[in-house]
Amino acid sequence: MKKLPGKTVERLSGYRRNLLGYLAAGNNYIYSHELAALLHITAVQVRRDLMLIGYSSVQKKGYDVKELIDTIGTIIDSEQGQNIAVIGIGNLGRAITSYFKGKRSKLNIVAAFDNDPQKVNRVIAGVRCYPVEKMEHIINEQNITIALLTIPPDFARPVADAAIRAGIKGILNFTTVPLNVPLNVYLEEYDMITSIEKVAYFVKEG
Amino acid sequence: MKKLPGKTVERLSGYRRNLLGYLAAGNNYIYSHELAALLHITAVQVRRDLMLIGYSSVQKKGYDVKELIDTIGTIIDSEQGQNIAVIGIGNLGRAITSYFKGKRSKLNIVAAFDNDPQKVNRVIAGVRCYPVEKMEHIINEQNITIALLTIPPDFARPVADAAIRAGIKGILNFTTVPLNVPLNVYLEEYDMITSIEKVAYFVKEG
DNA sequence: TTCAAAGTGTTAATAAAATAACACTGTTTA
DNA sequence: TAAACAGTGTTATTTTATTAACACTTTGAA
Ligand SMILES: NC(=O)c1ccc[n+]([C@@H]2O[C@H](COP(=O)([O-])OP(=O)(O)OC[C@H]3O[C@@H](n4cnc5c(N)ncnc54)[C@H](O)[C@@H]3O)[C@@H](O)[C@H]2O)c1
Ligand SMILES: NC(=O)c1ccc[n+]([C@@H]2O[C@H](COP(=O)([O-])OP(=O)(O)OC[C@H]3O[C@@H](n4cnc5c(N)ncnc54)[C@H](O)[C@@H]3O)[C@@H](O)[C@H]2O)c1
Repeated sequence: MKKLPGKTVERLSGYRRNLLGYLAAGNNYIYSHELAALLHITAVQVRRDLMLIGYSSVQKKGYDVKELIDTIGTIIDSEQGQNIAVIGIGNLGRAITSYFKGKRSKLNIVAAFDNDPQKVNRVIAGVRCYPVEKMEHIINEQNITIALLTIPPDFARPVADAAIRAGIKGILNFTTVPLNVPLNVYLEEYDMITSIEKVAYFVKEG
Repeated sequence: MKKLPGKTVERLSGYRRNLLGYLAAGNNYIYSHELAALLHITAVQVRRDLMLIGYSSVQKKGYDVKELIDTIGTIIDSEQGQNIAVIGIGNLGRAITSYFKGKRSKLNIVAAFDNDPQKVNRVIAGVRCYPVEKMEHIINEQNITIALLTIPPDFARPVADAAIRAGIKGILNFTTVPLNVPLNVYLEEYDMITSIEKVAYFVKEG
């Protein structure tokens, strides 16, 4: 299958999450406009996204919720699952880890890295924390492909580079420092301060 | 001034942050391509964004860093500043609060709201935590315009509605539940799980 | 059984964002 | 002083994302 637009992937993730709740509430079928309403988007967008992943409904009853959840899974999950490491298990790293742990069967946070002697070699928020020096070893051993970067900005670049050298293939960067990665590594950046400033701007402008 | 595109506002926030570092490193002038390099975008994009805010350089030395920082401030900050409340001061709320506190002179987190008796009426991560029942009162009294929503998903909607009734004009929603807000309220949503799943998808697809 | 209603998949049109192109202005240097 | 250069501001083009339009299918009521 051709690579999907990033925006579509984001929405698919949202569809699945909302569908799980919808299914749990005892509903087995859903119309495009209903799914759209759950996410506050338009029905056309839903249908277009589903078209892109080649999913078709049994007509007139809407989409089979369970089937659709599974289909989205085959598109966005990898069959064997992927392992994740949190680099920098401070306030934010800990919050994310304890929140995410167990939420997705195909995505597991299996290790944390830190350089604080107080944290190293202990289990924090349910995952073992290793010293950064062992990063290469552990990333290989545990087959970790994704890194969540939550260390102080000053160390973001060198540590990210080290993670990439160790074999990381995707980074979600929460630091305020823009990273530069080779083409074979996928980078997603989220800057919370920017989000807050953006809200402030649009509140001001009305 | 005409309202700027959201994407431009996001970049302006990024420009300013990087310029502050650049200035601190002792540089007083910067070319568009240098600023672009800091953020890993193109020089055209920088120039286009600056065009939109009507900023012009004294030619040939590049942009005056200090002046540009100030100009961006006049665009994205409100003169009198804005007050922020964190709703739900759990793991994530605490991480954000302690991180953000004092970072922006025009944006202050001045209150937290929670319903946990253990937290209420105490100072957490540097801000006073009030019971949710007092939300309307405090939001008015402290002139709070922005809410960071970090409560469990089940309560996201009713509590957001209450905040809006109390006078909140902008929400940054970190819960996994899509919100619906009136037109005069600005809503920004960030879904961390979606971000992680997106990284996983693009790692899988290469 | 036929006709209206509701919902889907897809193609076409529109809008938004990023990129390219380029004329213009100072700056350097020959 | 003139010619080459570097960098800017702006308009034009391309690309991407969203929205609209519509023909088709199923359903159910008349
Ligand atoms: N806390 C937030 O809500 C928030 C919001 C936006 C951005 N951020 C960014 O996330 C990052 C972390 O924020 P935080 O609040 O969790 O900070 P924190 O200080 O609580 O955590 C940082 C962690 O990184 C570890 N660390 C420091 N240097 C390291 C190194 N060289 N190698 C490995 N580990 C190292 C520290 O021991 C600590 O555990 C920062 O870059 C910050 O800009 C945080
Ligand atoms: N922790 C993360 O990194 C993370 C990541 C993505 C999304 N989220 C979302 O952020 C939210 C909070 O996550 P968390 O990990 O901080 O959870 P948490 O349980 O640590 O914190 C939730 C806080 O909200 C308070 N609360 C509960 N009900 C309330 C109510 N009705 N009114 C006011 N306060 C109430 C609780 O007392 C607690 O302090 C969740 O919706 C979660 O989906 C968290």
